[in-house]
Amino acid sequence: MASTIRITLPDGSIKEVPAGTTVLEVAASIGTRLARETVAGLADGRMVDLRTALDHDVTLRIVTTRDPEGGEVIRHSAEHVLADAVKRLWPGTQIDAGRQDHSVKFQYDFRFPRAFRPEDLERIEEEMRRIIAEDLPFRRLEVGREEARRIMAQRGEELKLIRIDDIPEGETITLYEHGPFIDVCRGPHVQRTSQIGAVKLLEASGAYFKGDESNEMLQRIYGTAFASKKEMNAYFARLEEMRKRDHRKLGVQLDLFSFHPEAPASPFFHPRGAIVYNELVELMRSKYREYGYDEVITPQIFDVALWKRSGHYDNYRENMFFADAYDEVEDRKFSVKPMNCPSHCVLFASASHSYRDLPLRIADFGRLHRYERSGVVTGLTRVRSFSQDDAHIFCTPEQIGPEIRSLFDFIFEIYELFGFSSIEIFLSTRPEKAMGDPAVWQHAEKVLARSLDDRGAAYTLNAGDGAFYGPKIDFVVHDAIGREWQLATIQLDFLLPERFELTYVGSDGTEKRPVMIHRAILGSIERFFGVMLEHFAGDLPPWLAPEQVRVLPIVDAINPYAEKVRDALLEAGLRATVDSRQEKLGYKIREGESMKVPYLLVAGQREADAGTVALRLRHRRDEGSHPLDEVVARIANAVKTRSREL
RNA sequence: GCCAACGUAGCUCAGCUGGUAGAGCAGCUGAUUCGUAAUCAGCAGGUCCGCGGUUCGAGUCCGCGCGUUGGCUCCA
Repeated sequence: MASTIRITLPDGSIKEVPAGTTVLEVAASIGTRLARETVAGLADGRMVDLRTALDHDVTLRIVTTRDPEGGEVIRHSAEHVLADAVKRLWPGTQIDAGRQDHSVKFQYDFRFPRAFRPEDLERIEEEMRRIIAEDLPFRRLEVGREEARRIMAQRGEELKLIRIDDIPEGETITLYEHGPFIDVCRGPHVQRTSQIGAVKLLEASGAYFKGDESNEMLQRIYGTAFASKKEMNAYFARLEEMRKRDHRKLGVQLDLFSFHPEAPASPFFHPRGAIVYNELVELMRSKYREYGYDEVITPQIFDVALWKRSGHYDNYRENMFFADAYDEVEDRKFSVKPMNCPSHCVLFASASHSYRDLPLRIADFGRLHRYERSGVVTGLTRVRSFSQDDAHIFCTPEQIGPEIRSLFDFIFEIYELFGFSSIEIFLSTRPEKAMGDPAVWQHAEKVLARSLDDRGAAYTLNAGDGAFYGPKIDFVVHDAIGREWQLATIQLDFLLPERFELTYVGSDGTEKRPVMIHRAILGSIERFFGVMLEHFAGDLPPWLAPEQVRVLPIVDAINPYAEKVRDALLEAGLRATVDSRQEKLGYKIREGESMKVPYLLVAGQREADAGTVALRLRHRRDEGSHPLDEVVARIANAVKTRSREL
């Protein structure tokens, strides 16, 4: 080993230090303040503990309490303090493990005889503050597997022993210790507990050991921590902002939809919501004409025999609703459709097809019902009754590539319209519970991967996450609270054509099996509605706004003119109303603004005399008076072009 | 489905350790005719989610059910 090594710092300067120098020592050699704030290092881009001895030339960035990565180290350390606090308060408690991702939260699972209550969390939080005030140093120990087992066994940590056994052979086991607490952990951790500037426990919940439903349930505590109180306040303020744009809140505020116990997890769209919903559907319909789709309307309830044939009965039954008629015969059972694909297969099979007919693109906005377990439903994003911009493409194997590429154009065109920018793409491959020939799977997976590569689209491989009938590509966007939602999906299916014995006549006159592509772009209209509402924080672009224009007469005497203005707007195909209530202008504006109407047209005597209206754009000030026909043309144009601008 | 928390007027919420329900906004009525984010006054509005139980007495305590929310698990 060389006696000196070269450390390249972010400013490009190079420091020569003896091999074995730690990250913290490098920091100290630069400045005492830096050393004081150091919580870790980024060595060649990898997070390392500040106690790590550097043994070769590296590019090093010192991570301090001010860096985002520093926050992660602080939360990770707070996690240990949490576990320490719980063990101090309830000495018999066994610890399991913390969280992988410390970008915003930390968590710890405990084997504890009951659920933690809110008052427990308060006590624990107090205890944590006490530990932080003790300013305990963190120590890092590298140990052998047996040593780690011995320490944990001695402390009665049964769960931890299982965890140690799960650590792959050959991996270095490190322990972190502060005060009386010690835990198996990769680190990194802060220097001393006092570097945790602010800590807050968020909630408690149950969580299965190792995330497996069949294992015992442990008690989990969530919390967050920051370098300073100020940073923590900023975090909570941001959370509050996000809550305000929660689609469930906006749905009530804007009178768009509601939920009722009479039909749990199934939205009722109010007149305003129905307008938005139908605009989304109409958007897809208009594009279908461009992209060569044929829309069909299919039944809601089917003989169970259909689902047995499609395979849904065996693989998806637990998510299906069954429908029994009053005097139904014993041997004929019915079920509400959870998907459209089988009925499209029935349609395809009902006529003969030539290769010249393909690809056949069948679209269906049919209402679907899926039984989702009670604990998983939420707002519009996970419901039991919904419809999709669903379509099935029947094509020849050679047509898969072109179809997929055309779908990418379609998908990106639609997402562009909404301004969705952070889209993640996932390619999911053969799961364990799969039907069909593995060779066929492999071929399908290759076609999808190649199509993605051809387009230069970055994607993540989700090995084993495909549907049971075929591989798929999912498109995921992020909502306002940072949750991920799958919207578009493209799924290849070699099995349904098999099961329904679908055929077409090829150019050589022989019967061939078509390939089926399931695809949705908005995904479920309901989910898209919710995600989009949060995305826009309720400020829907003009074409989607349920009420596009509201005319505000200043006094009663102007009402007739205001109605004329509204009629001109209606004539132009716009959704317009008049607020003719006997209220002051400020009041009407406030209401129009809170309902997020994109255009408010103020009309007083001056405007009535001149044939103008005073335009007020959503969230902006008075734009002054303009001739009525100009304003109508402007708004009509924004709607027609589906512009996001007013 | 599992672990919790919550459920009071259309909405947002108050109601301490059990003593018979309250505010603001919305609604209705009247007055006000008003120029860019809330005019004033009055009135009305509640099986306190449902069903049981404890108690002289339950919005409040306990049990069960339903629903919602946050996690877990699941998610074709």
